[in-house]
Amino acid sequence: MFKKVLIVDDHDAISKSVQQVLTACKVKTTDVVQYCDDAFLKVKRAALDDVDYDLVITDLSFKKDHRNANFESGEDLIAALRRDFSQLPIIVYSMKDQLQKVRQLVNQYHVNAYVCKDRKGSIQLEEAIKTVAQKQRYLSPQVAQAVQQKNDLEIYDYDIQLLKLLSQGLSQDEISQNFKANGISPNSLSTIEKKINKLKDQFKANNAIHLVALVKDLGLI
Amino acid sequence: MFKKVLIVDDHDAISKSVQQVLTACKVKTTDVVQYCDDAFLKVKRAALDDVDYDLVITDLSFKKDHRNANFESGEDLIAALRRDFSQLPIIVYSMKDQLQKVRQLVNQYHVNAYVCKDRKGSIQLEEAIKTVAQKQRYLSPQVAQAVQQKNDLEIYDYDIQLLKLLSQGLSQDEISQNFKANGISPNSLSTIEKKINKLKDQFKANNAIHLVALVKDLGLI
DNA sequence: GACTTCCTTACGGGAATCCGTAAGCAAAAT
DNA sequence: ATTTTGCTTACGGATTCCCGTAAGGAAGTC
Repeated sequence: MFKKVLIVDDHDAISKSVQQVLTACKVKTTDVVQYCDDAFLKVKRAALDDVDYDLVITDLSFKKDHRNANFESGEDLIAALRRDFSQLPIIVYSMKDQLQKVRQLVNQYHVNAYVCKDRKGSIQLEEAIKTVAQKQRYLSPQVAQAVQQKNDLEIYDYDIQLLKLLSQGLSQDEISQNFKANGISPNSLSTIEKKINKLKDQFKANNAIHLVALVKDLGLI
Repeated sequence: MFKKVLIVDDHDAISKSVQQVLTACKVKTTDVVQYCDDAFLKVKRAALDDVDYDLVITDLSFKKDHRNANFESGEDLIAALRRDFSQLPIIVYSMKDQLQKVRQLVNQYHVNAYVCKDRKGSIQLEEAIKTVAQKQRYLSPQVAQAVQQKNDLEIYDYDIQLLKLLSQGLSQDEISQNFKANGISPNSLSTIEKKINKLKDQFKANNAIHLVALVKDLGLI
């Protein structure tokens, strides 16, 4: 079992409950931080002092406040941790249940578990901790399908970028210009049209407005 | 101070922390439910048995699960409570911090307090409970401006409905048809155009896609 | 080399939108 | 009664979007 765990969550009710779960799992040391920036510094400090954490449990969304944050979200923190501490196990504990989000975190950042904060959250978190302790991956049942099913709904950076610009009010022509200016290819107006069309098919959207509304609901952008 | 309080929240970590706050406030009886439907039934039952609750503290968003819910959100629950128990004090305790949401809850449903779940959540909740106990309204500082500032960004049901249909992929013509079918007026294609245009101005949106993206971010739809 | 396949790009016609102008109409103001 | 004001509605032209067709080019296959 883990010996030294860092909990990253802005709400103390949550971090307390996580601490209880960890205590039940016989974890000796649990530290809590409320900001992603603090989390990264603490992990770094611990590594320098040769008292490394052997698990990080983190939320994804953090409220902004007076402090200006370097890492604004759990995703940012995870990206930084994976860059500098690639072997450090990470458990995500979040309200979000969009499959695309889970898929990204598992495939791109190789998080070791994804637990949905809901009615069964604490129980699933305990399972996750035990599973990850045995070097295995854990996903909450409601998001498990995110990775098993080979789905054609796979979305790529290009499409995400396209959808973002679309949602920011750029016309198809402007998106084409933008892509050309930023060296993103393909970038002809015709192809932009085609891509948007394909996405509309994929998401069964009636028009571009509908498409953007749908992908926003899915949390893709 | 209150004597009998009902806590409505999906996540037990939150409800436990709320219970602790209530205990610190010398509240004797605190009941907890995880579903909006249960909350409504419990309030109703208590009223029939002449042991009414004198405060409800509720979240806004609830995860769906196997149970098919009558009330899907805290808003639904609040609407029902306000219809049948108009004098019952209600405190909203939610992650959401969109001003429009707060405004709606305060102006339309007359909730007695709105507390944002964030780093200072528990402290603010305690203040809210004490303030509401003295028959006053409490709003978290970060959303207090929601009601004080007379803002021209006021949005009406008609516009919300319009934006919703737009985001669901209906064309302007279809929206016109829809309004005619549902007896909503004005409903000519020309007016629909004008209204959308006005909204685009109001929100400084470049086009309809941008508009829908913006109002979705604001939590208006 | 000839061929298929997949992707990008160009183009054109029809549909939907954007945007300004103007007519119609009702309530309020003078 | 007339005017003003505000809103709804109709219409027309410019632009953008939508959607199909086809040409061009870079792979890989035979």
